[in-house]
Amino acid sequence: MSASRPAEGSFDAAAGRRPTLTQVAALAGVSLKTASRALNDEPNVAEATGRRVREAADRLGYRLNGIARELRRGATSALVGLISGDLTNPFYSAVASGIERELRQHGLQLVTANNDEDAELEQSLVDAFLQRRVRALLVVPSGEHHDYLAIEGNRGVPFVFLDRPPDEATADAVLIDNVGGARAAAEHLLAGGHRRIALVADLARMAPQRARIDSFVAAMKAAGNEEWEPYLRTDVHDVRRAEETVRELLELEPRPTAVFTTNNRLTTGALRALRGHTDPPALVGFDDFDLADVIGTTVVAHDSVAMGREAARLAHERISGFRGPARTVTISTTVIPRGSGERPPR
Amino acid sequence: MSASRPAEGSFDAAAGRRPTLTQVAALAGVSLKTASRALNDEPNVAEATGRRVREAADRLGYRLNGIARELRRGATSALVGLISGDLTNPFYSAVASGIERELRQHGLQLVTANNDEDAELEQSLVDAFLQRRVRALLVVPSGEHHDYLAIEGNRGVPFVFLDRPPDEATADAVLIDNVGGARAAAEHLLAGGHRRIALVADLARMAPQRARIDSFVAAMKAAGNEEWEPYLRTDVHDVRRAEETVRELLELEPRPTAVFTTNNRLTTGALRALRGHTDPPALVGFDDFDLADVIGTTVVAHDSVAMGREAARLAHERISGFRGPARTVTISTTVIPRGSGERPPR
DNA sequence: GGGACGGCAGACATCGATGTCATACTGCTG
DNA sequence: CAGCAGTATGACATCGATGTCTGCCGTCCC
Repeated sequence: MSASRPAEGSFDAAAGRRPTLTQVAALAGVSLKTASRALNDEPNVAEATGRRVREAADRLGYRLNGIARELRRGATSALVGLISGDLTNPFYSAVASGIERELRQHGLQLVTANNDEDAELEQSLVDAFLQRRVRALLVVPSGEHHDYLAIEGNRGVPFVFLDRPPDEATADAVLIDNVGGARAAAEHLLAGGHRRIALVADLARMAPQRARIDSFVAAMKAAGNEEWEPYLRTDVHDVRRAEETVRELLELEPRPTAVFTTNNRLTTGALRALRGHTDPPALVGFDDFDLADVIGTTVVAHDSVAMGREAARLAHERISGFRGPARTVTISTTVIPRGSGERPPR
Repeated sequence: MSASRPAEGSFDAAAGRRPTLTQVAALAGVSLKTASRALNDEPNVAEATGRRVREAADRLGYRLNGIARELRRGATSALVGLISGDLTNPFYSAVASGIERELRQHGLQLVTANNDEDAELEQSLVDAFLQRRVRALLVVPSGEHHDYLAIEGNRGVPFVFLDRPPDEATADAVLIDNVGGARAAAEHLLAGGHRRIALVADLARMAPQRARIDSFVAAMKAAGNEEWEPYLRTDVHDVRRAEETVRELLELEPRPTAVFTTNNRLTTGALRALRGHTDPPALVGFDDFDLADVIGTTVVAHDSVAMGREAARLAHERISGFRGPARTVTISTTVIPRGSGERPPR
């Protein structure tokens, strides 16, 4: 349309203020309600009237005010909130991507927020989202406790927990098979003949980490192995600390012959530490990652996109009226051997 | 609080319906307006009254209806929309993360949507966001043309383009120094003595790719090199095609001695193709990526988080009333030598 | 003692849409 | 031609909050 001049003076709509349906109606010479009917394709609008209204709307650049509509229609938006850690962590972004795709199927829109792994911030984000009247809230909780969340669930806004279970089984959850995954990793290394196996884990107070650690330990016990005990390192929370930790482990005497890292960050750190090492220990990492195939890193893989998808599915079922008891979906894991985990002990 | 029984019968609020301020006011025995004042910490509320209102709100589990508030306060939300490609691409998730952090400083909330690299879907997402009355829209456009977007900019909702410039200079934009980056890569390889340099590029119709290709070509011309010409491959759009393309290049006679890939996806493909190769060509990739240091891949790096941050900053300035002409921020690039780009020709 | 003023509270309009109900008009039927 | 069904339209209330305006009371001061 009118390409020559910027839209500036084209219409006398007050600057920066969007036209309302009332203005459209006035321009078309019909009542507010008729304009509404016309634009919503409701029945009983004369064809000529409809055309006039649409033209007027076009001319004014009218855009429906979704906020007003939502208020009238029941004060509930088409938004679904996700509260998680930083999206630069591929685990979270994969989850978000899975959620987003599934929600779109149902005409819902994802709103994301980063809790910075801080429980207090998380709580205020939950509050902000509830004020916005999101239809559901998906949370990868940061802290240990989140009772405060469950209460809301009973008040009408469905909650879905990802990766970490709710304190009481009062909300839907999608979890990774941490126990199975860690056991598989442990057994994989044991089967390769390793005994002195180092475990590098993140904050032990987080449920998934706890589960991976415990399951690893249980597998060692079951195999009658005690030689791993000097090599347990937990509460390693970032890439740099992981790198340092692995370096330190490799200077012990006797040296561990294998390392199991319990999430993608720690695996990255371990890879840095092992880089250029002439005689690296075996390595298995929890979480698959991009280019693991190129580097040749053996991992305990799981489908994080599917995780997001399942969470969105559960939420959508609740939104659609499902009232049954809380459900838990478990995402399975697989060990993918790529070389690093198959190096023999020495 | 009351831990024993689920919240079910605690209050007689109709199931699933959240209490309104009117109900709070009734329970506290004050008028609607007084309740509003009390909960908003407005002056001129007797202390006892305030306490009664807050208690009532607590008891009912009252939560402000943000939709209604937004309608009343000016029909504009605290949301900022981002439309980009799939968040599993680390470039997009880094950008999103930068945006999110910056917005939070200003009390704004990010809403993301994936355009699936499809122009039509993108347009309808823009529409949906505008209906939701977002305060600003940040877009990594998918298609070639996006005139339709600029129009809106003049109507009050600020647009910021990321990575790809608007057709006409009518909106703010944050771009990468594609020309400088590609030239630096080209010169780096030329300086290493390479002449038969392959270029593997994504869809040439996209502006950033176009710029990288052209700049590479210009650098070759400037160096009086023509030997690269048989090795130009464009419109390689996914990882697998990139892998195949590089494999094919390596079977040519004479073989190229170096490869320049123009984005992270293509670099991934190239790395797959080169994996296990006994005598790999030199490789430089546009976009830094996780573990590039471990693999030893030389890249043209840029700060994508900063890119998001800048975009959010520009948007926020517009939201705050800045009315000046469209601005463009350019994100600089650096070549980071890590080995792969320093392999000599042979 | 009267007026000014500040603190507190409520009535009412309002934001921009949609739902309900009433009304005017048309054309058809018996 | 009365009666009635069906279409097209509009007036008005409504969603849940906030802004404006008004009124009441007590206190302070001259």
